[in-house]
Amino acid sequence: MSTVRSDITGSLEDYLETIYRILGRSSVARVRDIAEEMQVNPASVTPAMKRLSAKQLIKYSKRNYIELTEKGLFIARRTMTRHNLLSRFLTEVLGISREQAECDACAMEHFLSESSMERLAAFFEFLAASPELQALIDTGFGNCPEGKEELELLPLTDLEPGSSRRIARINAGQKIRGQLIDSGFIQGAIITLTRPGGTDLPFIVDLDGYDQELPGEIAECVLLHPVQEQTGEDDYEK
Amino acid sequence: MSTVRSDITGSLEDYLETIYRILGRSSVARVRDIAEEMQVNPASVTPAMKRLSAKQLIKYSKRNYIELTEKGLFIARRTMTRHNLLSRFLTEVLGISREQAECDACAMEHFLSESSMERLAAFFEFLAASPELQALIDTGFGNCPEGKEELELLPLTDLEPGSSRRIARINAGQKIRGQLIDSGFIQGAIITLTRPGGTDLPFIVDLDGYDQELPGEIAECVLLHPVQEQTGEDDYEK
DNA sequence: TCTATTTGTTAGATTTGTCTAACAGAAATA
DNA sequence: TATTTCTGTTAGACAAATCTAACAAATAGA
Repeated sequence: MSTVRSDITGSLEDYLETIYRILGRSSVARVRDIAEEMQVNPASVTPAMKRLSAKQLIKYSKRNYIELTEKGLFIARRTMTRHNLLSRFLTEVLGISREQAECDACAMEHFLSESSMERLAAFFEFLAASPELQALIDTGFGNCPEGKEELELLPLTDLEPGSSRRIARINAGQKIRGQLIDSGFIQGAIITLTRPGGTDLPFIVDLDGYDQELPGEIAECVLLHPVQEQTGEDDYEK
Repeated sequence: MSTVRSDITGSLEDYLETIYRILGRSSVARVRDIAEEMQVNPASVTPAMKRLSAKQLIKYSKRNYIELTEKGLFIARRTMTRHNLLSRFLTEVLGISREQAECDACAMEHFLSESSMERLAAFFEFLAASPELQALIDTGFGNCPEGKEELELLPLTDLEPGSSRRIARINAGQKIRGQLIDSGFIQGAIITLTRPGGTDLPFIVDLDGYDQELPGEIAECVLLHPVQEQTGEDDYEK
């Protein structure tokens, strides 16, 4: 299901990156440093070093310092670059906390393809060169810009049965917001009202071909675009 | 190194998501459908179903149709939402091809944290509500907006030895660009010129605490911000 | 009803990655 | 020099995920 990147696993990429980081600050890398940095048992490091050595990514002989080969260095740097790009996107653009961003970046770095990485890098260059965009993002987007479009938006509760609209945004606090997003209610998704609800009766809507129930007070928070969409299988066509 | 999300592995999340997708179009899910959709041997599906069943995420009895439990449905939807968000970010914002975006999203969907997912959803809502931003992104950013800042940027080859600058952008074709990005030369990174080069002599620079060699014709492509940065360990402080 | 095909399961092997416990080498200290 | 401590390795176990090959159940066709 995933793109195999450099015939090397995520775990081994982590080891390479860790070795690279250690070498960046302390001239030698030992098993112990690696184990500590990665929060892993030293006994797990040895077999990992053997696997890396077999793939010619490090120079390793028993009870000796560990060095990166040319190829290992390349992968380590590339992994770290991916990590930095993801981490910066999460903090600078999305406004995620540093710690959370580190976590997410750690996990995602192994899978970002070459082309996505390049585009992400280009995005940052573009962002840096475009003060307008920068300013827009800097203001933070939790608070939507103006209320100018507010009047046109249609709450899900006002939708006619059988008709389909695109979700414009979720107008709710953190908790309900998260709940709705988890269930697939994201901007741009097409929603069809299968059966309208009432005070006690939940609304039933179709999203991604699956029926979902929504209590009235939650359905109110889902704001839709005013234009009608044709019902179809193909969402997200932009 | 990674955030464990819902005490369920990426592979099992994939199975859940696949079951969800199948149920969205065909009323029953069988082992065979799952195996086919996931490009996996049917013999691999059975043990996966057992693991999911043990975690109460599906209703499964030998040789029978497979159903999602409430909890399983929740995880399946959430995984799919993550997938959609990532895929849309990659295609709509970064301009990655649909196929590549699918691949990347498949791999990354399992690790995006709750908070990052919410912020990413908010980013799309913001984007949709902000025509200026939309327009900026729609124009595509491979071609940098104006050349107005061009004059101020300093090629790496003109940097004085020992001084540090932030990378503004890479002014090169796809090939050299990719090469430089893989090595960590991304917008915002701080670079220090350790030793200037010449026609035959490569430039030596410090990036992430590691020395790297750059032939002159490649160093020319690295454009730096004009303002001096203090040399330090802490990059990416924004 | 009996066979052939489709579908699902089991058994057994393999790879990756982790752990604990026991042991071996090296360095530091007495 | 002898002993203790630190560091690294091995052995052995385990879990997750996959595969191939062989088998079993269900369905369809004759």
